[in-house]
Amino acid sequence: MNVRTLCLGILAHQDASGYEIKKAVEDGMFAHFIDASYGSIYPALTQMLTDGHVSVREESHPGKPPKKVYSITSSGRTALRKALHVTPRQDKFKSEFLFQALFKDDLTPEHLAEVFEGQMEYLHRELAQIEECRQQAEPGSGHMFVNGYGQAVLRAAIEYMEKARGELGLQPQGPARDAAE
Amino acid sequence: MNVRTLCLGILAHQDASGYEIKKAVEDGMFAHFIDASYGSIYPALTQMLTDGHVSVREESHPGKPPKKVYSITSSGRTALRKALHVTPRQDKFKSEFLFQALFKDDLTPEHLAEVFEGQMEYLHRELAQIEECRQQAEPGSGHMFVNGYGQAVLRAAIEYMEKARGELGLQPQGPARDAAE
DNA sequence: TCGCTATATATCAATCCGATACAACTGCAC
DNA sequence: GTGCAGTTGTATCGGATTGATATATAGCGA
Repeated sequence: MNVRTLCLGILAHQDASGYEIKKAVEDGMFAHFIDASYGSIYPALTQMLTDGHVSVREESHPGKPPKKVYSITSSGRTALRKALHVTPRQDKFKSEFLFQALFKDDLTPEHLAEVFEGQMEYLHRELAQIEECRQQAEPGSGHMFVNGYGQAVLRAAIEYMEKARGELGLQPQGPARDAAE
Repeated sequence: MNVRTLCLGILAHQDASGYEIKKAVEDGMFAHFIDASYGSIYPALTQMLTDGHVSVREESHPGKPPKKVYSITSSGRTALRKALHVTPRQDKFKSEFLFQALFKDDLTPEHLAEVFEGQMEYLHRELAQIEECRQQAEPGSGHMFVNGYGQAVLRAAIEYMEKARGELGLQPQGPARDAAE
């Protein structure tokens, strides 16, 4: 699946600018299981405009930079439906944290602690974000299922990390508690 | 973190050819949290040879294609240690399955079922592979920690998927039971 | 003997990331 | 009232990476 299909998927839910698409995969409803950079989003939108899969309108809100808002066309919906009916690729998970953890005995204790707590903060941040998104999702929707998946996985990761603190020679109670209220 | 660092990390554990490095990130001890293709591994090894971070010896086992076995040098170990002491990037998780799941109402029931069962098989396969690797890992090692992380996350995913079968309108008991013994 | 799988190296176009540039506005501290 | 950091927004580019493919040898089953 390429960035064009990703953009079509987002535009199928709602009209958006390139910036808003980036926000959606970074913080919004599409976060934590998909990614794309500006360097791929903008060219994708330009190409799909040529292909007729999307249309644009320029919106100029006073006091804000002008925006190019893209909408999916019927041709785009057809292309999306087609792209959706292929066998999905295997999940891909990349974690530099886990790579570093492999070499824990070669790391300074300070670096290990820092990296560990950073990961904990990251996991809590992601979980909080998903729980926020979950409130906007309709029951029984695909969003609900996907959010639940992310939630389940992140909770398991957090639980494991907490249990593993001792194993890694770290203090039982870390200083990261800003998300616990 | 780039492919060069990844290769150094693997070579720090044991000598390997490009093919064996690929196997390690595909099936072996480095799987499920890192990835690299031949197209990046071979150039990385060539470049590190130039840089002096690795050395090669050619092994010609009779009846098999000749092998270029790479070893990490002391210069390579220094470079690895340095690369390990940076702040790791955020985890990156990409799932085309979850992307498709978002649009579950636009999929044919057959495709949804196929994709769902495919994901279940994939998760079970990954889990079985990790459990196999776990037996070779020494207690208290980084491998143990990383394997445990993967195990925890995959088990949570499987458990969630099982629970969600009904929610997605699928039959309660799927045909995927080859890893349940 | 044909096809399939495994071992093994290697390349290449297409794709994508990460960083950066640019611009206009908001809010806030000093 | 001025600097200046942060947000919204579009856009590009070099370099890294993927995914597919080519090549070669060997074993194994039909």
